[in-house]
Amino acid sequence: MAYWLFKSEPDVWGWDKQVAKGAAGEEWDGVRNYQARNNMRAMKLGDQGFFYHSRQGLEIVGIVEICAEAHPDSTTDDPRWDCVDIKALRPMIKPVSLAQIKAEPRLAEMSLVKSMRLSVQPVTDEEWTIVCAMGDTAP
DNA sequence: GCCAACGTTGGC
DNA sequence: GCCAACGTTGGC
Repeated sequence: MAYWLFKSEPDVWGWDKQVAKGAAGEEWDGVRNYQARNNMRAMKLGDQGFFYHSRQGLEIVGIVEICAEAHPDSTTDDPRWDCVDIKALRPMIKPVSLAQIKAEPRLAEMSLVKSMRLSVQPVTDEEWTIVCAMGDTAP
């Protein structure tokens, strides 16, 4: 299983809204960046990801699961853009802030630190384990 | 709200 | 195919 990270501004689409969608999940639409799209195309059913609040919050607040693999983004007719569906799995017991991640030497290579602007990122197994531990949350 | 970083666009 | 201009992202 692979791990990922999804960024969203909480006032546009936050963790609470994602949770409210329940098991049905929601399209992760609106991505207009090739690298982010390619990451979504690589996702498999059952892969998990961190849900990160950008701009406001600046912390990982929960864990989501891919519940539909890449399909055309319903918010555009442009065939270039695909998206996946994700559903909330569980919240972080303790949210893990960007500052904490930057302060952890073992996470120095994380995309969140290295590729700040990429909105859908891969997370390594090791990074996943470390961040879950920092958040007192089961991996 | 500012602005640096970065991706995309389009003229040549 | 280069690169300047432009738009967007996101931390601060």
